Amino acid sequence: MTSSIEYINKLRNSGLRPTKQRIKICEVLFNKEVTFHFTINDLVKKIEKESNEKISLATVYNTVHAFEKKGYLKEIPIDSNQSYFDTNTSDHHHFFDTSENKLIDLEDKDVSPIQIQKSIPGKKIKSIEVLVKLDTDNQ
Amino acid sequence: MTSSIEYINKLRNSGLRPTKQRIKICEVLFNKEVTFHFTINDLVKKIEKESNEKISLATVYNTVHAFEKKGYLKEIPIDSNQSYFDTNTSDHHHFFDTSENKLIDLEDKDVSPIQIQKSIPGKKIKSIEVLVKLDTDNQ
DNA sequence: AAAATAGATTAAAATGATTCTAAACTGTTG
DNA sequence: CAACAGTTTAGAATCATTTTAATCTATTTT
Repeated sequence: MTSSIEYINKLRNSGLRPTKQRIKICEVLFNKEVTFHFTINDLVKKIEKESNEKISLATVYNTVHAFEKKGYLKEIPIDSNQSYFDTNTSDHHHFFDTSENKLIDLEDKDVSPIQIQKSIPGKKIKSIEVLVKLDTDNQ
Repeated sequence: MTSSIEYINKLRNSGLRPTKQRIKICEVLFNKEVTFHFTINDLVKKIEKESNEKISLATVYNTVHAFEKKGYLKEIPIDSNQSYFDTNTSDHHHFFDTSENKLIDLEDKDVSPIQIQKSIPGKKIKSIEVLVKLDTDNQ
């Protein structure tokens, strides 16, 4: 449980004005003991459920992108028609259950360390992400 | 260089009728000594450049999906607004250059072997893919 | 080889996620 | 409080992809 004052500070310190909408989105995203994955659509539903005021869809998009830019959210690469985000911004990998379109965290200890022995001149590695696709095991 | 007769057989053997359009797309995709990555848009441009007849966009989509289903193409998970496909269907990983939106193959020998120590009941692993994001190295 | 049929192609419309626009609103600074 | 810059908003626009339904074609049947 984090109080809104802390979100206000966090936002101000990031150069983002602490608006009512952003604070509400912080509460929905970060006021949890566990991290989770979501699409914009999921987030909109969550906001509706957890509050009375409605936030415009454009604002939800703006805010998620602003938070991503500041490093408070991570987008997860999935070949899907919608974007998936993660409130866990630490270095970790994912399962993607293709039968239910659900993401599951893989802790770092569950994946052997990954080393890349190739480099591209003029480019630097920004991230290394493993996606393990799962399917129903119909024996 | 593969002759159209071989594509016709390949298509027939997969239960796909060897139509003029599918044969042309086979030629554009598979008549190369090297594998490559493409978006639907890239493919349409390639077809236009390499032939006179025009293939409807819907057919290009249909065909790419049919080929993917048959295992002749692989979709690569990228958090982008368009789908990327690979004519190299072998098990391998990728760099994604975020400044140019370009994919680069990583050979298997360039990535340390990956082991997943976690399993999800009732699910089996379908694929393990590493995406290494690159950015311009401004010193 | 013509007829029947199942599958494929097509242009155009529909869909759906995301982005843009421009007007109204609000937090911050002096 | 005034002024300004940043933010929110509804609705329009965009763009990749999918759907529709009519036409066409490869294959099978007769």
